[in-house]
Amino acid sequence: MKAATTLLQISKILSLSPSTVSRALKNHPDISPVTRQKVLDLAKQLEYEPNLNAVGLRTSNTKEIAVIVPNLSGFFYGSFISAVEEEARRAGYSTIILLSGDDPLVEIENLKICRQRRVQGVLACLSARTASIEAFTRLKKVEISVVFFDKVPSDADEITVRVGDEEAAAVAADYLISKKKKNVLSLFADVNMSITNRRLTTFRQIFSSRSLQQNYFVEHATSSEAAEHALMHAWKSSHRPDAVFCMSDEILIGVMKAVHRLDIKYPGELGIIAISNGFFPNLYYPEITFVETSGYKLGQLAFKRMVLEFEGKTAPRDVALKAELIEKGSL
Amino acid sequence: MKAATTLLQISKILSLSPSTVSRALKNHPDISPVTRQKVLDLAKQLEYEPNLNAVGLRTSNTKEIAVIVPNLSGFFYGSFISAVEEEARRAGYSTIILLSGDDPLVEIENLKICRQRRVQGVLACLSARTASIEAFTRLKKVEISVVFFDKVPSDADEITVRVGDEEAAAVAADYLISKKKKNVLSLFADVNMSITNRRLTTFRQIFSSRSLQQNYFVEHATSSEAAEHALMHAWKSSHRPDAVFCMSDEILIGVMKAVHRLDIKYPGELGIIAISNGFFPNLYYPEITFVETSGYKLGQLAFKRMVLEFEGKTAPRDVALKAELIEKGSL
DNA sequence: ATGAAAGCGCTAACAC
DNA sequence: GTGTTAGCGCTTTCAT
Repeated sequence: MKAATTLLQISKILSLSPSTVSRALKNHPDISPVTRQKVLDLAKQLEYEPNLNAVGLRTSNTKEIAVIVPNLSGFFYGSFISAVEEEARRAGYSTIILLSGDDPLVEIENLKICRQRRVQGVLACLSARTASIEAFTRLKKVEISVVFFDKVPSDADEITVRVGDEEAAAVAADYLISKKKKNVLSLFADVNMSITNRRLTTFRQIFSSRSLQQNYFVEHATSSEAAEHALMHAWKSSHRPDAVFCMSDEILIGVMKAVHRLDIKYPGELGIIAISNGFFPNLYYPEITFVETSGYKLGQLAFKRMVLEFEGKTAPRDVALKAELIEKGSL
Repeated sequence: MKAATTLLQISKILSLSPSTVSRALKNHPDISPVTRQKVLDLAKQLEYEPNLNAVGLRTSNTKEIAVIVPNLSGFFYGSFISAVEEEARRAGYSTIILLSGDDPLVEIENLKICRQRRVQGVLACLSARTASIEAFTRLKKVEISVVFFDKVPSDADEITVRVGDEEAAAVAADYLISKKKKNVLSLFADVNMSITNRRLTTFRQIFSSRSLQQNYFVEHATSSEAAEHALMHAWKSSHRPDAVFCMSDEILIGVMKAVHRLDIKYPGELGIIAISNGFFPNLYYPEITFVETSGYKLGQLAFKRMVLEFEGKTAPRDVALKAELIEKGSL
């Protein structure tokens, strides 16, 4: 139970100065091969690992980034984080993960932690109930870069990386039209979220511009249960839909429960399409046709965008991941 | 774009010494209320946040822990991490997350990062291909506590926290027997995993000790697809099962696909029970009866166990989470 | 009740 | 090619 080896210890054993050891360890060209080797050997033998707290303090280069997500109870954020962690590790960064629980107060607390740790960047997905992003923007004052992802603020000044909401909604709407659906139950999430609005707006545009006789009716479901009931209600109404569009996995899950509950046959009686990360559509039989919005790809994109910011390079402030239709036969 | 406020800056502005400011900030009793208030006010105004790199360096108390998991592509680890992060934050710790991708080499690299960050503890789930835990045990030499969870080493000396596999299997078997099932298709994962063996052994014991006339037949499915086909095959055979037991979520998912594919009515034609984290059983209608092995609860347990270790308190080296039957009506 | 001083482990001018 | 030195921001004796 002793503390870890330090640079000073190595330097003393070898009768060298700390600076020489430091340089040897990072292959500085000034150091003679023979000295370098001696240092490297001893370092390995003593299991020397640099104290990143000291390095971070000295260089203000902590090589740490933080990811703030609302939760981990879906596949989207998990795959996002996987991608970030992978890319980050490759680039020598550690990833600290912070959950907001969709609580703006916890979000603020998380940002405090980011300051305290002197992380170099924050990848943030806004909580559903965040009213102001002021606490985020203030981070820039202390040289912490902020890249928003997925649930991004509408503020055009911010760096954002998100799935191509407009495109995804357009692809789905196009497909519904091409399949000649006449009466599409269109389930969207909370109307106050910008992601909902972007998807909804485009969805409406496509329908009104491309189709004259095809109908859709929009409902907002803020939970799986709400989506489940929305479909059950519509199914029993006089205006039974011939297709359902699900804006998210959460909504798809509710819809599928209703489908099984009412024993609805799809695609026969009802066509189903969703915007999804791709995991849940694969859970059902038949599998569900969906427009893919990959959390993994988004994570890669987000980290790379953040690094560009670190390097001070100019890059687009708003990046959207392109959407892809995956046909599975449910519509 | 200036650096963050430091303690020294505050001390200069108020013409106080750094030590006084430091004490005021942490409510040291020696400090006069008047001074304390002045410091607190200015700190708030300047958005002062202590530099945890400096604190960690000074006190060797980094208040950081690491969690190593194979992946985030299921709900189990996600909920485990959620619990850990919550508990950790409450206790003033940050959680850095490290993915091994089931690769022992990456695992080693992750442990190096733990050393470099001088984390105080590591919560580790072994990768499926880890042959030796030596690199883990060596961490203790530098005062880093290690608590294994879920996939734990068989070494009895290690601190482990896991779900009660034996109990979970027993509860499921008991329930199947009490429901008078005569022909139970029992689906287990890879026979080489210790988790599979613990569950299978107990399952067999319960059936042979408690029931004389009730039958079960075991099959091993190493993927969702394999489970799907196992049920389809059994269903069409001359020995059609009247119940199916799923050892894991992965297997349950495959089973449910087969159920929908063959349009099997449950619980009428087939009873279904699973050992699960609790998310997937809730996805279907009717919902699936399961024996709960909560990743969330396990996370809470693991963190608390680690804190006990930090405090040098004695506690059991091997903790198993108790299993609970959640009846949903699918059997 | 407050201050002075040392030092945690490392890096980076600047010397030689 | 190697050493000296100062200092990153903080805590913590030990004085006063």
